[in-house]
Amino acid sequence: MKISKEHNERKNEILNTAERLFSIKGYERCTVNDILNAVGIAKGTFYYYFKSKEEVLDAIIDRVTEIVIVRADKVASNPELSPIMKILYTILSMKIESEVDNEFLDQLHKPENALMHQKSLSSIVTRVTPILVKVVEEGISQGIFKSDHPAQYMKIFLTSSITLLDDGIFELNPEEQRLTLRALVALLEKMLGVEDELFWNVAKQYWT
Amino acid sequence: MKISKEHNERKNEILNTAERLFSIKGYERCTVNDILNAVGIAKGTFYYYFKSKEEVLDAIIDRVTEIVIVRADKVASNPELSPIMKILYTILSMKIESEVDNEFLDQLHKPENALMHQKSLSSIVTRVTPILVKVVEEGISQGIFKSDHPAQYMKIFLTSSITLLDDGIFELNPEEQRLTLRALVALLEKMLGVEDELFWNVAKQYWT
DNA sequence: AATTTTAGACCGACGGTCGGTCTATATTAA
DNA sequence: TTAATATAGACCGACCGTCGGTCTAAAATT
Repeated sequence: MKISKEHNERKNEILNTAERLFSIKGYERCTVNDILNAVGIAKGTFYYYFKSKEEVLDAIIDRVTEIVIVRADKVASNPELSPIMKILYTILSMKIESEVDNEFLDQLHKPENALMHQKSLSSIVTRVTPILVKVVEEGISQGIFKSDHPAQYMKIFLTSSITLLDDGIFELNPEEQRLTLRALVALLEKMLGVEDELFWNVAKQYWT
Repeated sequence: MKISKEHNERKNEILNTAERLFSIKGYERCTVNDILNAVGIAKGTFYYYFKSKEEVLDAIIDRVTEIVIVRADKVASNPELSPIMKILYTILSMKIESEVDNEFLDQLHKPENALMHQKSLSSIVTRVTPILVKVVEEGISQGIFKSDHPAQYMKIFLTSSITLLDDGIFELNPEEQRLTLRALVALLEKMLGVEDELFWNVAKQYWT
């Protein structure tokens, strides 16, 4: 049987289904045929919309990144918030569970999804760093922060946070996770030249 | 029971060839058949020695990690060196080009080798961190260093260094690379509570 | 003779291709 | 006005080459 649909409708249908399946089985273990069966389309249809399985992954990562960016931007451009709060909330906004993409972010961290993780790490670090840097510069100009290498520091902070916390790579138990988080926040304080515990005192109520 | 020296010879032969091929083509794009042809053996022989292609990768990563560890250990246990020099040399020893495994380390960083990179990152961070921590503690007990979270800091430092510098993920141009290195060293100074520029003044002559 | 090692034909699953069909909307001919 | 025809593009699924991995039998070693 043949069911015709609007181009973008079909495309999103494939994207949504693939995202769900990648979340459950992981990218590598999810077959193109799995997607076909779930969507209810034929091979040809799939390759009519995407030229490879990897292109689907890229499209999904773009979508997920976009969600993270929008959230971060919203925080960073909120005039009500001090730079300190902006930094914290932006970082928090990346961990907070959203309704839809939570499973996906979960799966991202399984060790067997190395490709998925690397692409997403790269995408998120690249896009979020400038947002954080702008906030840091705002803080510097207000005399709240002091930092010699804002851009590099934010990149380092994001990279290590995501790799160490969001990841199945290092399988941390809850206590280790707490210690890592503690150290990351302490490091952020050093990076921005604020007094010790400043961020931590605010952050700890959200995290643990 | 017969102990066949032949056995390990063959196994290493496969390992060496595979390492070379992974270095040239990357893990994913290197076929088991490529290895067979290069070694000059049949499928059956390959799978007599290794139960999967991935097991070969793991073995190679173990070998490469071992080389790094031995170098690091040698530095860390050298009584001639101050903790400051030990830290620096240990870190340097990871970047220094060795004769054989250089191509391999190069290839590690191509974006398409996500699995290879992740495994190696995990392996090296896990094994090198304790070595660095011991040096840091030595420095602390001598009153040279001051650090609240030595273990976490070293893990963060290694993770971000390897991911940002050793990687094809972020394709940095030479200038960006220099800035990143600069920030990493500055961060290390903060992590260990030494005065600014202390490490950098020593390090810069080795790096740039 | 028994055990270890080697060989390579073989397999099923996979990502991806291809020639072609179906249908809804123009376009034209009557 | 309507009926025949042409075009576009969404859709189909049989098919293909490649890959990692299996199997069984022969060869070499002890």
